[in-house]
Amino acid sequence: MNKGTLAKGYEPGDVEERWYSFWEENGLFEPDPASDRDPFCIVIPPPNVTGFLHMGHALNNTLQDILCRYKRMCGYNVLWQPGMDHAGIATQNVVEKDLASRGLTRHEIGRERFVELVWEWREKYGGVIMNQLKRLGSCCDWSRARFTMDEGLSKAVLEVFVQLYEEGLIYRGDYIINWCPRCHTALADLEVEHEERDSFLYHIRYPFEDGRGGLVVATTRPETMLGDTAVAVNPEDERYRDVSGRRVILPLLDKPIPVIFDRYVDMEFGTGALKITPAHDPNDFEIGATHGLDLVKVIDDDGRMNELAGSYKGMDRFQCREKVLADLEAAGLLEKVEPYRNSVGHCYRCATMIEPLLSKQWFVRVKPLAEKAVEAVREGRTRIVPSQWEGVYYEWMTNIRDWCVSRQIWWGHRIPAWYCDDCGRVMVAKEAPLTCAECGGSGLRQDTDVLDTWFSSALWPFSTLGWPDHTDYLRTFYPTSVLITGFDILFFWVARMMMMGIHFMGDVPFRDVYIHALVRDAGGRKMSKSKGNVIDPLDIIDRYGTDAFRFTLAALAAQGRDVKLSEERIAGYRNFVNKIWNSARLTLMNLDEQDAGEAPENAVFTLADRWILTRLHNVTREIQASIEEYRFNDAASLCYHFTWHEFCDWYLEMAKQGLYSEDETLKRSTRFVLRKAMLSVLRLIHPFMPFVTEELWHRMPGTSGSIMAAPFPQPGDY
RNA sequence: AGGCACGUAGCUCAGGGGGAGAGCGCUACCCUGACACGGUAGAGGUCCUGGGUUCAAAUCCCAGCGUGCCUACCA
Repeated sequence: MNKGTLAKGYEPGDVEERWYSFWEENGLFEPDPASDRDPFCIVIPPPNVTGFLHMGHALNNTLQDILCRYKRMCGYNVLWQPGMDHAGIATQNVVEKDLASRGLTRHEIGRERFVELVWEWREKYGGVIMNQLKRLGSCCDWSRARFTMDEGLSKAVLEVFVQLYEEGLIYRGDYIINWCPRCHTALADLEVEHEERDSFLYHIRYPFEDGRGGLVVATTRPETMLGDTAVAVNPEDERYRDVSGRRVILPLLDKPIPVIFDRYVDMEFGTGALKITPAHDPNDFEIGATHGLDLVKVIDDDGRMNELAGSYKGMDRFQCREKVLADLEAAGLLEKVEPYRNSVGHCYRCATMIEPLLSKQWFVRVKPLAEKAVEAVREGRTRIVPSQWEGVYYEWMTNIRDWCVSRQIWWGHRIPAWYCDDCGRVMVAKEAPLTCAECGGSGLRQDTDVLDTWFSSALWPFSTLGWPDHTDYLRTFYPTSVLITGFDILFFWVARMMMMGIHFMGDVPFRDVYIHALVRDAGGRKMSKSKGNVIDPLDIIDRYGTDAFRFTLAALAAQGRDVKLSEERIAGYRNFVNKIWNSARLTLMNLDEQDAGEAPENAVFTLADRWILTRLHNVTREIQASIEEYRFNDAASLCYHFTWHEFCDWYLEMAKQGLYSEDETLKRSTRFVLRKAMLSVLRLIHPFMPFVTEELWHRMPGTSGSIMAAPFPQPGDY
């Protein structure tokens, strides 16, 4: 490497590419599993295979990279475990869209061919985001990259599913679930996004069977009345004293249904009479269950009315609503229509309105798992930073409901359950049984559903390290040191990793969880692919360089605050990168190879020399403390202020006296301190700006090897 | 319906019981042998409103107003 004068300004382009290859080729990202140094491990939040690097990834991975580089320089045996998520529904949707552009549907080509196509898609585009992470400078051990659909990780999924089933923590049953008529699958409660909308509350009269008056119910979804099997009132309600044992006629279908009493009914709301649709509403389902009501499912999987809906059969649910209202109006049974605001659930993948409906699904009984996960945080075995998120975590975990894990899609881990054609017996096993365990029949069919994509993600901290095998990596790096993630997946992912990690490994998956804010768009909305409001980080990197971009993210990453990125800010830190470059330029113009050794004999240190070393001592301590406490913005601003306004503005200016002096001893002494300080600055800043510091490190006299392998400065160095 | 944040310079945002800050923008002067992606010197804020605690509050507490987000089975 040339040690010599530098160009006048820093040009990131080729420098970044050159050093990234250098690091990778020299295995600098790989830990030594046999090392006796303290381990430090982070598992990456696996990006979706279909993903492209967005600001959220950029922030998340920059923070992880800062920690990994810092810890490695501090002497830890560092593993940053990378990989990708198969992202069930999201990926299936992408590939389906691609098919649609060729005029095909997945049903036309069949399950087997479709899954093949998804794998082909993965081969073609799956590497994209990994290469984008490399441009960010991420020091992941790419030789260990994992994918949730890998053989090993799939084995872990089977192991977990079967064990949970055997422990009675997984069961199958008929419940009201959230159904997306477009994705054609069940969704977990978490996968439903609620949005407040202007709507209407319709008051509908249900006449008594005996012809004496009627009850008026209020509903926002009149089409579901076709599935009503009762009307409920509160037993305390004075107005409905005399309804006991009577029946009302369900309008439009002319079907008598009972009036029942249930304390669930709120007397204050509407008329105090509630229509009960057990097959299409979760509350009604429970009321129906306690009263032994019939379940009448009138909406099918496509969101259309079925044969039980009488003359409405074949209409889609929205059409049906209009028709039902018109018919009620005509019959004089629509008493009142009032404007009403309520929140309506939508699919988190395609924004289609969710239809709650009765369906047979697989569930994880999470209560017992959640209790231990709560305990772990309460006891401090896992620390959540910033601590404000602890409350949110407890709240969610203590009110948690069973997790619906089956999805009616094709891309994912197939549920390891088989059904006997002859006797109907269900068998759950790691391998396909040949014959029925009950009747010996050989007509066995595997469940056609796959698992929720978050099921495999929940195992990520140990499945990527080799579990269920007892590997060296698992022994060395579990529990991992820290998980860095956005709060948007606190429940989806973090909570579930806690539950699974504790249950299957007997210990928490990570010591610390650092929750960072989200990078939002101008309107404060989440940036997401589906909303199309994403600003491309790669474009920023092309124009300003990775170091400036990373430094900006770190500087803005105040705990618990959203990051609103402005381009002016990035330009400002680009200037800072250039400032560092030029401070090194000045340094190099005044040093030669002779300055690489020990302090000169009879060295004279000026006040400026002693001052800058004292300042370095303090700043080093403060930067270390900031990084250790995940105060990335503080660390970044310490680097910025110290380097620019103390090292450059004052020290370099004052050092010029010594550098240009006729006094050889003074000159050599100054050069010695200047070099020492410069090398410290580079190492302090390296975790934030890996590329420019690596380039400059190699240019300085007396350095060898990568700055990544150089020790991080310690307060005692000065 | 609950919960959590936030309201600081023209803009975007840090900070946080006693000195009001950064980036960009703005004014004036400097291409001084590292850097004009620079230097020096400046202008600019009742730190949302009203109470309270304190020797002292922008900073802590309460209320209000405004904004954003998260969770939620009231039709």
